[in-house]
Parts: sequence; C-alpha cells; structure tokens
Amino acid sequence: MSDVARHAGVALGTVSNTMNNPDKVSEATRRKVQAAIAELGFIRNDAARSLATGTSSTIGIVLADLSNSFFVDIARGADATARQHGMNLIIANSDVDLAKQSMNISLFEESRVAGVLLAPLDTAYVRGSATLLRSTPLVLVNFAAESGHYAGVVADEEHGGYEAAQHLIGLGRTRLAFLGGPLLLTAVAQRLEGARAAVAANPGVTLEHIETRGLNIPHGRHAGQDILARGAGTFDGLVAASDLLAVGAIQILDGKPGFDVPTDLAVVGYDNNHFASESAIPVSTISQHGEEMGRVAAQLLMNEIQGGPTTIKQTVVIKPDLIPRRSSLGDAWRRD
Amino acid sequence: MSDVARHAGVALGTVSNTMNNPDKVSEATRRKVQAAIAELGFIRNDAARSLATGTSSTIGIVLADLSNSFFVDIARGADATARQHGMNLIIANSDVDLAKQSMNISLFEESRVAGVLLAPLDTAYVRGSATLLRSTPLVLVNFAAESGHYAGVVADEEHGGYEAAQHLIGLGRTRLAFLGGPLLLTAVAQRLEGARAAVAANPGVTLEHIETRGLNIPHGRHAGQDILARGAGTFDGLVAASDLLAVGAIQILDGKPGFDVPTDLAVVGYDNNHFASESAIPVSTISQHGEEMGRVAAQLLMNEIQGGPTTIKQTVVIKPDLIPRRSSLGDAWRRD
DNA sequence: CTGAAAGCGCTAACAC
DNA sequence: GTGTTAGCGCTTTCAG
Repeated sequence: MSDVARHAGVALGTVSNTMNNPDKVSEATRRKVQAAIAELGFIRNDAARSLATGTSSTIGIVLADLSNSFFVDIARGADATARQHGMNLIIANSDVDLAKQSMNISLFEESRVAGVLLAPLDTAYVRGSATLLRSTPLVLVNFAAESGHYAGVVADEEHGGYEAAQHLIGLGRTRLAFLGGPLLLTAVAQRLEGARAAVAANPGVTLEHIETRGLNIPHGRHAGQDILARGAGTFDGLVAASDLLAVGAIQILDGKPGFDVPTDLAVVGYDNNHFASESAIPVSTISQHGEEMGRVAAQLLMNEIQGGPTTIKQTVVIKPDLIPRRSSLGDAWRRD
Repeated sequence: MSDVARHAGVALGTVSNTMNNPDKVSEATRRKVQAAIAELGFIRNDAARSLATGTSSTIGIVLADLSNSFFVDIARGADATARQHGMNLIIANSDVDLAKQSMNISLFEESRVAGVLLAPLDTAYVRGSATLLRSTPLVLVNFAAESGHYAGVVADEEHGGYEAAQHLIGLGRTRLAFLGGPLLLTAVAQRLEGARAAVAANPGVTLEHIETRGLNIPHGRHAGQDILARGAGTFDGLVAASDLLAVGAIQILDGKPGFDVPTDLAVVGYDNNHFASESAIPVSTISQHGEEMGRVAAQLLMNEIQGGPTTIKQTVVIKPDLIPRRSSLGDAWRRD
C-alpha cells in the first residue's frame, strides 16, 4: 500500500481513505490514487484489513447437501440479501457428512467471517451438539433450535403435510397412504403428523403409513412394488414425503391396471424439486420456498451482526404451499 | 492466545507450537495447552495467521451456475482432492451473472486464498477479459484458456458430439438432426462440429442443424413443434445439445403418430443431467464427468501452489462418454 | 491533506 | 522447553 502511496505521490493514510472514506479525499487525489492502484495491480489484503478493523464483510453458509436444489435455493436467497447489505456470501458444502459440517463451521469461525448461516444435516443427527458457535453470530436455516440460543428460520412441515393430504381429500379421495421414512428424520415425522391431522378432521377418510428407508427414487420404486402387491383400489390417494419418492412410485404404478395416475391414484410429492414438474407425470408438490428462507435467514443474521449479542433470537416460520400438477389434477392441469 | 498461554502456564510460543508443530512439544504440555484452549473456547484467528505466514490453506472456487448439477459435481470433485491435501474449499456462485463473477474473483483474491478455481460463464462472453488474476494461482475449469497463461481442464466437446451422433448412426439411423444453440456458446458449436464429423465419416447419413435460442426444456419443446411440423419420417435420429433440450423435444414428440421414441426417432442428449435418467423416457446422454474435472483441476492448482509461478500451465482434456438409455435403445435398455 | 506511529493476533527466530 | 521480539499489511488517530 505504501508503494501505491509513493507512486501516487500521496500519504499512506490517504490511500487508505480513498478506499474506505472516499468523501474525505478530494476528487483529484482520489483519481491519482486509483490510477496508481490500477497501474501497480494493487490488491488490498483483506486479512490485514480484518485484523486491523476486527470486522469482516463476508458471511459464510454451511449447507448440508449441495446436490439438493432446496439448499441451493437457500444459498441463492441468502446471497441476494447479503449483497443488498454490501456483504459477500461464501458457501461450504457438508455433503451429508457430519465431520465435514463441523470442519466447515470451524473454517468460517477461524477465518472470522462476520456471521454464519447453517443449514445442518437433519435434526435427529445433530441434537446434542448444542454449542455450535460462541463468538460468531449464527443463524440456523431449516432447523428448529431447541434452546432458543440461536435465531432461525424453518418451514412449517406439519402445515405442508396437512396441505398435501387436504388437497387429496378435497379431490374426493378417502383411502390415503403416506409414503416416507425413516421417521427419525424430523421433517418426515412432522409431515406425517400434518397429514394425519387433515385425515382426522375429515370423517370417513383413512390414512396408512408406508415407511421407507429413505427419500430417493429407488425407495419410491420399492414402495411402489408394495402398493402394487396390496392390490388395486387399496388406496386412491398418495402423499409422498419427497418428490423423488413420488416419482419412483409413479414409475412403478402408473399404467398398471387399476393404478392409473391420477384417475385411480392421485399423488402429491414434497419439496418442489426442480425436475418434479418435468417428470413422466408432472408431480403435484409442496414448495418450501427455499429462496425466501435464505433471504429471511440472512436478514436475521444481519440484524445480529449489527445489533450485537443482545439481539433477540427469533425463529421465523415459513409456510409451504401446494403446487398442484398433473399427478393429482389429471387433465384439468395444464402447464403454465 | 496469550490468555491460553497464561491459563496453561506455558509460554506463548509453546501454544503456537502445539498447534503448528506438535512434535516440538512434549505430550504433557501439549495436553495442558489443549485443555486450556477448550476451556477458554479459544479460536485461532486465521486472518492474523495468514497475515503472519503469508500463506493460506483454503482455496476458492467460482462457479458459473450452482443450479446446474454439472458445476456442483465439479465442486464436489475439487473439494475431495483439496481435502486430501489438507486444504479447504469454499464456493462462490456467480449465478450466470458476469458482474457477480468478477466480484467473486476479487473476493477470493483479496482474502488471499491459496488459489482459485474458476468455472466461468461460457467462453464467448468472457473472451477479452484476458487478465483474470496476477498474484494468486488460478486454474480454469470447463474453459479453454487461449493464451496458455492459465492451467485448465476442459471436456472434449467435439468428441462428445461425435460419440452422440456415432451412437445413432450405429443404430442404423441416417437422417439426423442436431438440436442446439445459440452457436456463440462455444460448447454447442463444438458439439455440433463433432456430430458433423461423425456424419461426414458415414456416407449416406445426413445431418441438419435446428438452432435453438437456449438449452432449456422450453427451448426443446419449441424445437419439438418445429420437428413435428416437418412431418413424420423427416428425421430418424436426434442429437440434442443438452438433456433439457432432449426432454423438451420428447415431451412434444413422443406419442404422436410417426414420432415414437425411439422407434421412429432415437434421441441422445448431453450433460448427464441428474434427472435425465428419470424423465418420462430415460434419456441417452453424454456424460462430462464433472467430478473428475473438479478433481483434476484442484490437482493442477495444488501443483501451482506448491511449485510457484514456474509450474507449466498445462490444459488437461477429459473425454466425455456415452451413457445409452431408453430414448435411443428402446426396450433393449434396462435400468441399472 | 501529510507524516508518523500504535496496534490488530499471530508466526518465527532468537538467546537462554 | 521459556521469554522476548520483529514484523506480516492494514486502519486509525494525532499534530501539523
């Protein structure tokens, strides 16, 4: 930086000021300094800067699984509001690995980011590792903080499950199945609770839980075989805990006599996975609004960064919404 | 850190050593120090550390579009080899925005990462911004550096296009169409070249280019309408420049008389998009091996970080591979 | 605006 | 192993 100062024929402090307090520097000298910066290819050392100021203008987000478009949406939302506040967002991927998640958190902590957003692996696996961060502001995304120690934003999973089941019931379906598991995934358990609540509110409607070992397409295909074995007419409505599950089941069932989708069996998925609308039969789904969750989470983090540790740690709940498509509406649905 | 030293009853230098040169410290004192660290919740300040050493153990990757699973694969591959070398990988998303891309590069440059990987927006839009980085080692992914100033890893797009067309020709198809555009996307242009080369090598086979305005599903649907208008039998094989394009076209064409896929029209896509195997008709595709590209790119970067600026800037070419599925093989194909 | 200087938290080198 | 110290590149303050 002193090179720049010499090259521009100004004082070192003036160089610093043109970068940080441009209004304290006259138009003319500012341009001289910037010319020198460009000429020398000077790049300010952010490590030294944040050492000196004790602050940083970047925030980090730790994502459970980048392969899941839901998390990418969260990151995109967080990035948008971070930029609005003049901050940068950097991402670390835990890749469904608890050890990597811890490393990523430490990484951000040690590099003294202004704050961190954490979209952790599913709750059941995390509970217990209560103390996540002490000094750095931390906001949880898609995870309900137990202790109230952290601010956060979560989706109302139960509401989503309720909406899904209620949609099918509204279409006249009475013999429902809920596809999903394992139940130690709290999101799945809550979605099931919501579906049960909808059924309980509608006399004459039944719901059976078909537990799966996971939420991916192969699990859906496996469950599809089970449903097939139960015989046509056993169910006339299917709530799947994920879009992938729904697609897998549809791949097996649709076309088989007595299992036409949606005539014999109306299907609703969950997540609004990006390809759900492009699969063999576009899947009705529950959208969790990942991008909005990211925006809100980043906003909570900004509050905390500015407000200090006294800021109240609120948890914002985002309501998911139904997006009906062909798998439940049939020909009544049309693309766009 | 001096707090830790006092708390453990050792010298400041010893604390530094237990973290950086554990072998220079006796077992006993090392444990004392670590206990103090845990007790005080001490977190080493990486900004100060990298200021003092002039080095960093994290590398950054700037990705053109996180929504595209190809880039996520690249990041995953890079992360794997970075960890093998004891380094951390942080990600910044350009979100198909040139301005964000520049900001992200500067961000990493200023934070003095050990090196950066850049998977940039398509070449045509980037050419000209020749000087990307001076001081920080930089390796390009999925982009052919013109000047030889940067190391890089790219896919052999022409080979991919050749393979796709050759696959159809091998199946006895003779009236091919190539779907894709705009041609100022160099990847598309090169894939088309490859397809043309395959056709030229096989007398009696023809290929017509149907230009699209983009590579997404709606563009594919639009092109599908065009093909439909041309009448049944005009084409018997279709090479699409992306899986999304292929899916869109199939959505329109399959089922229409004379357009059964693959009987009347065999289709090959490109990218091995994660959902390509789960669409209405699983799409044959060309896989670019994103994860391997990421691994190789990170390895090149490691070489450069260790070897200094004298390291030769090589460009590694990864050959894409055909993954045949139902859209070209028909019933001969079985899942897995 | 200049010029000088203290200090951010750490590493690395020194004599003991 | 200890205790001390210079210095990484920047910000910030102060008198002029």
